[in-house]
Amino acid sequence: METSNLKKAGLKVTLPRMKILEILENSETRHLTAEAIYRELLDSGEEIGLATVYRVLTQFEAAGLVCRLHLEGNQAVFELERGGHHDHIVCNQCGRVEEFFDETIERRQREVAQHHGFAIKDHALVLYGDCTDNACPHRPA
Amino acid sequence: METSNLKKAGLKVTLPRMKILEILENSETRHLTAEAIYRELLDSGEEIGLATVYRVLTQFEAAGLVCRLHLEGNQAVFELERGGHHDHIVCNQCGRVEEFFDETIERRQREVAQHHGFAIKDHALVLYGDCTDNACPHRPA
DNA sequence: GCTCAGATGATCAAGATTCTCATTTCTATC
DNA sequence: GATAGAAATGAGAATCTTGATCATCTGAGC
Ligand SMILES: [Mn+2]
Ligand SMILES: [Mn+2]
Ligand SMILES: [Zn+2]
Ligand SMILES: [Zn+2]
Repeated sequence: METSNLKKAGLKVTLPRMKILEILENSETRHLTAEAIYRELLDSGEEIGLATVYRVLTQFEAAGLVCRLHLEGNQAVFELERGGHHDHIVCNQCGRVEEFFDETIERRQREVAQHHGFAIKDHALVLYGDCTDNACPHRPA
Repeated sequence: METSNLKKAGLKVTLPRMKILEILENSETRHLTAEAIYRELLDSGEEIGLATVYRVLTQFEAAGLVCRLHLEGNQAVFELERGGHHDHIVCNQCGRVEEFFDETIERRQREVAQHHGFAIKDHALVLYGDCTDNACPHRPA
């Protein structure tokens, strides 16, 4: 089971950490806010504090288990690190998040950075638009 | 002078708005936080409240006079709208911000979005790296 | 100069995230 | 399996950024 991931990351195997990892692995939504994870914990009867959720997520991020994204909105979202880098498209109407990877964009980013004398380490790219999905109602809030 | 910009935007010409616009136009740093603008106002002896700075910047943004960016950090930064869209490279060490525009990246973004069934409206792209500028000390805080 | 819609400033408030610290839980050891 | 020490947790306070309230002030038109 997944406790090996925790041990590998040098993190003590505790109940909150296991539960949070479980939610990240099994939730139908790949991109979750800390509060969404917290609510799922409450719903499944776990007595885990919100501060712990934030703390654990930050540790998971430092350990490379999850990555943190800022997708226009005040809350950060977290997703399990699954090896490959990717960027995101967000629907302005329904909030749906799609993932993509485009080698041309990645290469041009490296070239642009080099051209400006930067050793590029990371980047954040988010596209915003309206998804033409037939199941896209306007976002409630 | 610049009061015409305010009038054009349908905003009453007031002292705080003029001073803030002036700072955005004349500051050596193109990308300023609300607090940085507030401090410049204080330094030049103006008695303008921080709430007004935030309010005015939000109005300027709505009027298309400035745009608001989130460049890794808790504070948003604002810059004068000068017509052309561009993206940013930020130095992890000294915080220097460079601007760039790459038509290939722009085009691929449109293509990727279309491919995923999105009508793209906007995007946020920030590259992070170490600038090899000889005048780049490690950032103090 | 006068009027009043609109703008300002002081303060309070909200939302997200982190910090503090007493208490609890792992892990290692016996 | 019991025990001790280190690390983790939970409750709540604290912080930081930004927006809201509301009484007061100011600018544009007359
Ligand atoms: Mn993703
Ligand atoms: Mn810029
Ligand atoms: Zn949608
Ligand atoms: Zn630098």
